Amino acid sequence: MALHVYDTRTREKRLFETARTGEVDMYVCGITPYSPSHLGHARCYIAFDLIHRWLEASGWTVNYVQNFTDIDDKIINKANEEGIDFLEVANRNIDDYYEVMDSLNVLRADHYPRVTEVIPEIISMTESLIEKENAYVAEDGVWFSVESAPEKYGVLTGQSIDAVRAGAGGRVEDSGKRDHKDFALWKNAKPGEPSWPSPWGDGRPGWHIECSAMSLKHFGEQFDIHGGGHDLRFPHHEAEIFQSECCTGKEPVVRYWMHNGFVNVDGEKMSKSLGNFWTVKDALKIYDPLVLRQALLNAHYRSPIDLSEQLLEDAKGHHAKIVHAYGHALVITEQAKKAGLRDAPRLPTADVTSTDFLANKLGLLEKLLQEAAVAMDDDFNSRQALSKVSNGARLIPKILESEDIDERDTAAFALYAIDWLEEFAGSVLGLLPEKDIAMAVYDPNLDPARQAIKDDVEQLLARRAIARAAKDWESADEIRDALSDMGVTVKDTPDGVVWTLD
RNA sequence: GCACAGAUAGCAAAGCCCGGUUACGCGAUGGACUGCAAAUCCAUUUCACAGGGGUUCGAAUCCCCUUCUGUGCUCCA
Repeated sequence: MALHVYDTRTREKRLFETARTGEVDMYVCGITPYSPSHLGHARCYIAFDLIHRWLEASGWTVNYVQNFTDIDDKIINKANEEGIDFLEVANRNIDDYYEVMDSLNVLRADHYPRVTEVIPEIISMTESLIEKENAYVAEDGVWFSVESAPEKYGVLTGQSIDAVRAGAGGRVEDSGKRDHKDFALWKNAKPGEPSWPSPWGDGRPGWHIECSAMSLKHFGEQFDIHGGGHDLRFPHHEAEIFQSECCTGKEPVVRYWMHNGFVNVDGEKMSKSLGNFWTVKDALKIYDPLVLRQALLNAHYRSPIDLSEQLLEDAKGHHAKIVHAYGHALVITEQAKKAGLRDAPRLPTADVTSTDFLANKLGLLEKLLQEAAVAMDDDFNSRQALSKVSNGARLIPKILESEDIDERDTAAFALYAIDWLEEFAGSVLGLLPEKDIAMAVYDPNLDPARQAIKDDVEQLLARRAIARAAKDWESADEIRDALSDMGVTVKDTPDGVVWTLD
């Protein structure tokens, strides 16, 4: 099955075909950096990161552009509040963006253009729209006339122009626009505002025009994917369609409009006003970034996701399983190297129908990977793909511990398992940590934090062992509680006492 | 009001486009292991698809109607 992608404009999933063979031009609306990144941003950019990764894994070369709206009312307000330059506010929050997205293992886009860097392109596009009579100059700036291209109204949201025409248009009065549906291409500066010179006076761009100008600059008149949050469909993306298509005369400007679902908390949209708002950094105080990533990949990108504690706890457990399998295979590989076992795997041919233990298991793993690929090809169904990876992650340790295969086969299989995990859980889903971290998860003795308290813990455990031998359960449990206070969990397994550090 | 989504077993969430097959997971229950826990493993929980009509040999899946929920229509990922 070849990749199929859902397009918001045509409201159908269709075979993914790009304008240029082997290349994907992908533009995703970036943030307005007036405050630190929140979980909604994390969800959006993880979703498009997954899309980015899968396209590349499928053999396309992706040209990924994501903008920063570094001049805007909210940034200006923030700068005024703090008495600093607007660029300081923008830069600070852009730094925060990079920092948290890096920690969430979001690969960088190829370009991050900023509005303040494309002012000339915006001006020339605006001039062109005025010339074509799709836009007009007013006292307070330049406006796009929606009625100049009524057939483009509502193409993403299904709203009819008549319905909106009937709505109240009260705000027309306090601005230079002729019709309440019109939107600003250029806003003349009010006193004290940052501004750039233009043929219509000093001012700054309207919100929507930047994306049209940037995509035109980087990709030309038509491109493959335009992504962003569900909320951006209207008016932002519809405005872009007006601007770009009226300016170039080419339709459609975008082959596939892709919109990610929102993050909800307890069934409601996460928002500052509802008080259920999380910045990424807040969440990272509680959860490992890769766990958060896994939680957010646990829903299809177009569905809303309810970020509950249960979801996060589930993700934590599943993620641990994957990392554990990875660490296990890595440790066995290390041991095999030390034992002088040659890295010359002679694994049997994968075959689910085989009665040979290893051939059969390899067949199962191959099948899981194929199923994961099918899921991804079906409009990036990460939830489905994740369940395949989870199944594999559960299977791998069983094979590594199996007594049906000898040491040499185990070592050979460990190398295979590492590849298996890195190919999909790592490269595509972006869920694998660094190797040494994974090994420390499997073999806690490799964890430096554990080393630091090792002696103290062992001492207490020795005392507990004595108490247990004397059936002095009270003292034994006291010691266990004391260890628990140190963050140490004691497990009495059939193979002896094992302890883990939170 | 208009528009767009959605409603699936105790919870959570795929499947719906391309009607006929098991989701995956959590939880629960039983068992193994335990002094007790925790953790782990095994087994069971395998005919649920908002309601009502219709099409069909057969519908969660297609069509119509109804109800409810969320979101957008102003800045928003």
